[in-house]
Amino acid sequence: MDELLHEMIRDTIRKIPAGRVATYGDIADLSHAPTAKLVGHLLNTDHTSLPWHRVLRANGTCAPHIAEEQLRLLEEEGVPSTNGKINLHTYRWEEAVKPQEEDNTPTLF
DNA sequence: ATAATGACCAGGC
DNA sequence: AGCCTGGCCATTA
Repeated sequence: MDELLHEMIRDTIRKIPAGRVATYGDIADLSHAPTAKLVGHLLNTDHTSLPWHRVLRANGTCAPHIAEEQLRLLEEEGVPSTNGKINLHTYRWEEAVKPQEEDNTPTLF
């Protein structure tokens, strides 16, 4: 397996600041990973020394089996949740959203 | 090699 | 709002 890729993913997750969250897709994109699923798989196999609780699903919810623990840890960091959902619009890691969306097309009609 | 599963995502109904 | 389907990649049987 690609240990290098694993390291990049883990490094990206480590960069998530406290009080913020990121989605699996964001991590996949920032860490140059092919898909979000690989990120989840990595966390499933090896989540040691990682702020795994700052990684959420795209809709702002967390994985079912860890939800309780995750919500508790996030709340301790200052990230409240309503009905098991986090407000990504407010707490999403800024760096994860930054990617350059190509400017408005100059070839506009 | 195929099939199934998983801490996923987006679209359709 | 919920539920289903297909796509995605890696691992396992």
